[in-house]
Amino acid sequence: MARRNARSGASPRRSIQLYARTAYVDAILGAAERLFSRTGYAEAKMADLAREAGVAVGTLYKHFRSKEEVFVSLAARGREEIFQALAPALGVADPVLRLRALLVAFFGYVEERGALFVIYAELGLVLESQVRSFGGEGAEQTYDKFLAVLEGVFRDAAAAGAVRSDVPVRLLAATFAGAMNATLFAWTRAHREYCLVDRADALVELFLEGAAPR
Amino acid sequence: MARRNARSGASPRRSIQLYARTAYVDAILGAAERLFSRTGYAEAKMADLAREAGVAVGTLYKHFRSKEEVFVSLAARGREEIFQALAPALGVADPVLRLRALLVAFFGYVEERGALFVIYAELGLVLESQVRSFGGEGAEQTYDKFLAVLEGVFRDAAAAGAVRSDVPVRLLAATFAGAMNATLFAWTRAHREYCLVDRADALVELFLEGAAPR
Amino acid sequence: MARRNARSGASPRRSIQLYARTAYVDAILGAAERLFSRTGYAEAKMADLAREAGVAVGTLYKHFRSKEEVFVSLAARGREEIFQALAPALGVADPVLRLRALLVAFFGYVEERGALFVIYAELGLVLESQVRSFGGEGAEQTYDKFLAVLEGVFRDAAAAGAVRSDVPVRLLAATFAGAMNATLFAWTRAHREYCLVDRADALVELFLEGAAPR
Amino acid sequence: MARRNARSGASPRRSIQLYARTAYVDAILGAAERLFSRTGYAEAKMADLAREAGVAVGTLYKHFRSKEEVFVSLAARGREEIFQALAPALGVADPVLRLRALLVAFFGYVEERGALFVIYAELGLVLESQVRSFGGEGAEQTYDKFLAVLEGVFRDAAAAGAVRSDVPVRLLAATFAGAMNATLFAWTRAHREYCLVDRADALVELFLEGAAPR
DNA sequence: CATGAATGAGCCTTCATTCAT
DNA sequence: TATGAATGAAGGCTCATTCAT
Repeated sequence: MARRNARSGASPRRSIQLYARTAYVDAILGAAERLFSRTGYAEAKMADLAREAGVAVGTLYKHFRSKEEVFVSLAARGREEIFQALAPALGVADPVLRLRALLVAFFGYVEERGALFVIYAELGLVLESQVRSFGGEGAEQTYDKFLAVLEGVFRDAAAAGAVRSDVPVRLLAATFAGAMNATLFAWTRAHREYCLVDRADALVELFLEGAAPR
Repeated sequence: MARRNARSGASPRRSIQLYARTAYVDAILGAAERLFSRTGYAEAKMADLAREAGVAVGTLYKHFRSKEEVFVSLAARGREEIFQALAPALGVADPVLRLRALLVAFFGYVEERGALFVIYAELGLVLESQVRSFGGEGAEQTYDKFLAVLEGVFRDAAAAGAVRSDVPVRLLAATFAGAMNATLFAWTRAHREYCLVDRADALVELFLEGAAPR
Repeated sequence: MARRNARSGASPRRSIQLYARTAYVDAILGAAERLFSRTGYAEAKMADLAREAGVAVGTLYKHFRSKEEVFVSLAARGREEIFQALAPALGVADPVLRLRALLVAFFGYVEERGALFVIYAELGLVLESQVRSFGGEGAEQTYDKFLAVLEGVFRDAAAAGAVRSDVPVRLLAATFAGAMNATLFAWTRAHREYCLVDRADALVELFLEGAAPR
Repeated sequence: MARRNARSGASPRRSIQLYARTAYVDAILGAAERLFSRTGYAEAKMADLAREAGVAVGTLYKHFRSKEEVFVSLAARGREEIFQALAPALGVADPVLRLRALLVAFFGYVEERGALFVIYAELGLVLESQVRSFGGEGAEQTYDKFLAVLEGVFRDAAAAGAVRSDVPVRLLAATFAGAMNATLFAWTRAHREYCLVDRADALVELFLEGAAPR
């Protein structure tokens, strides 16, 4: 495309060339995200991906070795973005507020970018069997990493006397993560009709205070 | 068929014919469960399924119209079995004990039959886009149905003063389900090395008492 | 079918047994004729044939070695029947009347039994490539044999001065056969709505007198 | 594509690209014509067709949606070619000479291109049941169209007093077509050993003058 | 370097045939 | 002997990947 007109400074081709690799990779991953969330991995064809990305099939293979690598990269990008979104919340001093901030940041990210990667990330398990082999760092790492973050928060909270110390932080973290995920899942099930971030406080409160009356 | 004929030994063919349809369907679904949990839907080939089930490819198509129908049936069977496994627990009078019984029954089922269907059931969402159309009752119905069961328990518990009534039962149910699932997930991640049922009490306790110190 | 009731003298099973082979063969060939004329050779499945014939698939193979043999036998039967139907006409003394009688007999047979075999017989050519190998006597033999009959008639007619002798009898026969077939074809095309036999006289007249005005 | 680039030799790939789509379509239809006339529709495998055409199986599907479409297109091409071959003859003023010219053109085409399409065209009937559904214009249309052409000739001839007017032109046309076809069939049966065009005059003469001595 | 037509291995599915009952 | 469930070879078609331009 844009064959004739080599000197034009603002042709789409040119701007793409300026960013080199990255622009193509981003366009392809963006297309992959849309396509995959629409049709799933197996149903997504490389030809469709090329069309969605506005490039030729060959170009896909210039930047990714295979279909699988596209989706593995997509997952990796999702992971990166999530932890980037979470970073500011990690700076909050008070552990309980930090927990809340983390939750808000997470829910906010999901609301903004689609639930795809959460499910995605958590479901390394399911995806693993479909996207054959993940290189060093698999999708499941996301969940573990996230759990580690939560464990850190709970460790601080326990030290500060904000949460019980008779329960292993691992259990606290896993349970909290599960509750988070259930909230997310319910929201997806309800077709994302309400504001997810608004649910954060109730969740934290229930988790801390328990279901039993005090 | 099934002529009474006492001298015949126990040839596989014979025993199969005795149970007729059902035996084949069971053999195939059993094989599908193993195969699918090993390789996933897309990766599972009909030829592999036939080999795993110990039948010919053609026989697969005698009992199921297509590859998709095999896995839809598999999901349906999983759903049925889960609720059958849960049924006895539902008879427990005390709501809190019932909750615990439910959890134990569920974890017990999962430990015995593999984590496949839990993930499976909860993830109707993901699978749906791969196994195109589920008949009337989709896989996601399982989760909703399970949630409804939990809601019933919490409604009774609230009436009995065993859980807070200032929190919607729906939230209680969803949160508890999420915590359950996280426990399950962690267990799967740990390669099923410990006893899942043993974790039931701690989970119920944490859920009821909350993470905050009392 | 008709399992219990071994003594009954008039059960369908019994009557079939009385005629032994022949009854089955006839039932199968009759079913094959109906099925083939409905769906064509390739589309006709052995299972369908069994159902149409009211027998089990295995029974088909008791009487015919293969699907191909069924249809080869069907063609053979058609050929036999046609020449049987033609036999009386061959007894007519006057060559021109004999020609007419032949035509009437042929058209009568076709009207009664369906156009299938005519097309069938004449089209050994096309069918040959589909029904791989005909035994000694192929379907195309029918046409040749029919042509030979016609040649005999024209030879007699030429001797009697009823047809020109400056034209080879072979040409006369082939041309007449072609004209016959065209009439047949037009009738099939018109969905067999009119009486075919009624066309016989006009055909003979046109053939003898020619298209040019006298 | 098709960059003007003088040094490149005559690689098959190159020459193909020059004619683009058409070259492939032609190569495939040509291969299909050979293959089909050798083995028939059912027996012809897509893999064989690909080999015969010198392309990959996938390429077949780039140009034709299915096996059926290949053969439907083949028939359509045959039809077009036949009427193109006939066109010049239609310009002859004298009806009888036009009839003869038509016959010569037709026989000439058949001799040159193989008998395939004649049989093909006339036998829409038989083929129809095998190649399920022809688009708007089916194979049988060819015969009807050809008949209509003949009818036109005979109408003119009747008006000019060259043929009898006491016989419907439709009968004249159908009978003549039948005679033509019989000649063709005999030629095919004789393995195309003699010159078909040479038979045209005798056929016209017999048709016009009749079989009876004058 | 981008392009996209060509490639062909591989899969789901069908159906003629067999054989234990 | 008739049965019909089981068999498995084979075919139509797809689609990830390559490579000449």
